[in-house]
Amino acid sequence: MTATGAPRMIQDRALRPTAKVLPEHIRLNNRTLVLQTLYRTGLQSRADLARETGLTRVTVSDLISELMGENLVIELGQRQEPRPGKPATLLDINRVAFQIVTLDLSGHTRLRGAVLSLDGAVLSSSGVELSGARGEAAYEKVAALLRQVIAGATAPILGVGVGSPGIVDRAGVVRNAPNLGWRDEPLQARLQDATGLPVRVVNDANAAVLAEHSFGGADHDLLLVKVGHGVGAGLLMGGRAIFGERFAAGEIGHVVVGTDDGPLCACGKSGCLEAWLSVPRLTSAIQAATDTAATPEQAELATDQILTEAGRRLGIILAPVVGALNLLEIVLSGPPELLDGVLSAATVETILSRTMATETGELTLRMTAQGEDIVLRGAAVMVLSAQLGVS
Amino acid sequence: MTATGAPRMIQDRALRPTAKVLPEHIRLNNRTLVLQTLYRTGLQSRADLARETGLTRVTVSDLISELMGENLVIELGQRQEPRPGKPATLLDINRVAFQIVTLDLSGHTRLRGAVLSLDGAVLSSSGVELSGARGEAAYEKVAALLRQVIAGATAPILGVGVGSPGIVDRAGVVRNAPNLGWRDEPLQARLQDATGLPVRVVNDANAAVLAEHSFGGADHDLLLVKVGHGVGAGLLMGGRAIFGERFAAGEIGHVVVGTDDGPLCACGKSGCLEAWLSVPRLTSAIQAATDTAATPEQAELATDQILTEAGRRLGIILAPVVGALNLLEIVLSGPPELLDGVLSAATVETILSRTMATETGELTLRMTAQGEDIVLRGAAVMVLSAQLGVS
DNA sequence: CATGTTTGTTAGTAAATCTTACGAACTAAA
DNA sequence: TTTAGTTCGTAAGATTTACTAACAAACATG
Repeated sequence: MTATGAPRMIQDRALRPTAKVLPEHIRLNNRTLVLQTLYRTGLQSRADLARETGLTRVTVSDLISELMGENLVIELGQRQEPRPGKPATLLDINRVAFQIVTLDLSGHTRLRGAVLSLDGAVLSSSGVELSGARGEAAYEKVAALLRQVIAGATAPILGVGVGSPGIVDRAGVVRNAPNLGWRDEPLQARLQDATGLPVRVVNDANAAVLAEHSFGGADHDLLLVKVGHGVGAGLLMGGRAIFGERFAAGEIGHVVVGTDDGPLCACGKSGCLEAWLSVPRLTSAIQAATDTAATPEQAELATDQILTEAGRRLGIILAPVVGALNLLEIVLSGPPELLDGVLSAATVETILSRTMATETGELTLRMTAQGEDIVLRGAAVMVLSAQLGVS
Repeated sequence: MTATGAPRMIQDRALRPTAKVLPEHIRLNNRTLVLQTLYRTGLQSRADLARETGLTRVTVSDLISELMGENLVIELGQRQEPRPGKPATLLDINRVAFQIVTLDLSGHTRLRGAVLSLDGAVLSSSGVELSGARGEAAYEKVAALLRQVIAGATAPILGVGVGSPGIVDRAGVVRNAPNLGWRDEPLQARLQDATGLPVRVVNDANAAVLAEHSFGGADHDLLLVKVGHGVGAGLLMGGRAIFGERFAAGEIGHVVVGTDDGPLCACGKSGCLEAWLSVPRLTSAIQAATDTAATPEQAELATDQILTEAGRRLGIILAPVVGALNLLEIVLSGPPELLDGVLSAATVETILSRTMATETGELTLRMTAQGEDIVLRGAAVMVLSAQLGVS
């Protein structure tokens, strides 16, 4: 028996709807679509936007006039290229009308803050020493830094983004951040009350991976490994950040590497990734090797050995993840003098040799081009995404 | 400077829109929402659906009359409970009006097919020996089996779902399936042309994880490890299947375990997961140990050692994945006499001892309750999802 | 038996897009 | 110089969708 009167095929967009949709939601979607298109390509006419989005010129004009009313979009005169027909009026996001304030709390000893343009460029930055402050004292340091950065803004502030170490839930509550002495600290809500601005708090590695995606031109599926005082990762699948069932996705620092033990870790286990790869561990190991080396050549050799082994250990941890997720792009963030060389070479080689070459042959591993501002810029992506739906 | 005239907050639904939305898309979304609600809870009145979905009774009535016109929903008389007010007319998905045809091509020597109800119950099943057929001959076996199963259906067929081993892309092209001798085989398109029915082809492990999610009551984030002639995995994050950049997500069979080598694998590497854990490897190792054992007690001890070590190896591979994704739920599918015992116990223990207990303390690992029909039922989920937006 | 409650439907309204049509402004060819 | 063709942005009306308001039907309860 074959199908008779079978129901129509449902399109992808309708898969697993979670809520009802009303006409006004259409407007929001299409408004954001236009804004997003304009944000990424810039300098387009209404007709260009209509062609690119599939909406009609009428609808685009209507949406643009709404966006111009909010000072989010501005006209920039007529296109100069000689073409037949009425010349187009060029539009762009009003990139100087708003600024974004962001904080990076992931430094072990220093908190950073910055004012960024809508493009993610750092306009000004400042910082404050943590000086061992913990708990409420640490919160006060953060709040004071935020007030200071906000005072330095020279345009209306679109919102505040904060990248915090530790485990941060969707509501911006820092569930656990040992370095800052926070447990269940409702940072987002407190800062929002304190400033009256929209605030978004996310994990630092998650912020970093968003920055790499939006500003680094990374692909849809991306793993970013952030090496600092600890080791953490941010994961993007299909263009969306993965948070995990308990918001602890990317916490690979205390996963044990290999089957041959390894250095004792502060957490009590032996052979944790962090015990191999953290910046303090690497620097002290290199220092020790250099001190005991008879010649500079010996010192360099020993350093290379230490870094190669650390890279290999990272590769051992990442291989199952790369295989299970079919990842093709891994980005490292951290001190380039440690990571960018034999270490990352050893990591790639290890991953390739431990996974199926046919699937991972195109694997790329590289340093981030975002430098030390990666968390600040990622926090800005969160604000852009939350306030404008753009990124 | 504080925000003045800052744009409104964008809701979650508007994040990263990828396409324009029109009024008719609203209809599709809400229609699917109603159908989904009815599918999952069953036996509700129009007023119940209105309360649950948030839509008005008017809108629900309109959608229901459309769905009844397609024979997807039927009225089942009035509710009997004595309540004030006009008695409600109970509705349900018309669960006998359509059937789903599915195939499971993942058996090493045998292809299976079945007719399923919309609830995922297997109504009838059949199979055919592969007999070493490869390439076009294998396709012919599949097509013949499909014709046979279709002929056995007793109601209009909603669609055809196929779970295939190997790497399957989004268009249902089997990119690579060594056992069947397929490379870039456009199975979905060919079967669709041959039958005139909507066909969905997916990887077997991905089908399995969908079955576990829809029928096994599993959570949003779920890893299913399928142990058979090979070892593969299916991954669900946020209720959505993860396919990977090259559609090879879950291919963990040839990831190397540990840092102490291990058995030589058919792929040329040493210590692949499959070389530890595949069913042929385990059965032959157990057989050999039993043959050489002096007493039954010795044989059992040796068997337990083999299974424990296999479980430990699985845990070593999964620990980084569990840590990176913050997974709390792992399901095993395969021969229970091998997997359900010391093996899975060793896997859990290994994962817990190699990850941060605070995040993975709630980890559950269990056997699937779907048994051998898991791929058939998962393929049905694909059809339900594609044709009705329901699952 | 009157009252209140719940159900499902009918009629009209609001919001969003679309189609069709038009004037404005430009290039290029006759 | 004039004419034709093109492109841009806007205006008016049609279409789709879901909403609000109102109502009849059917039941329980005091």
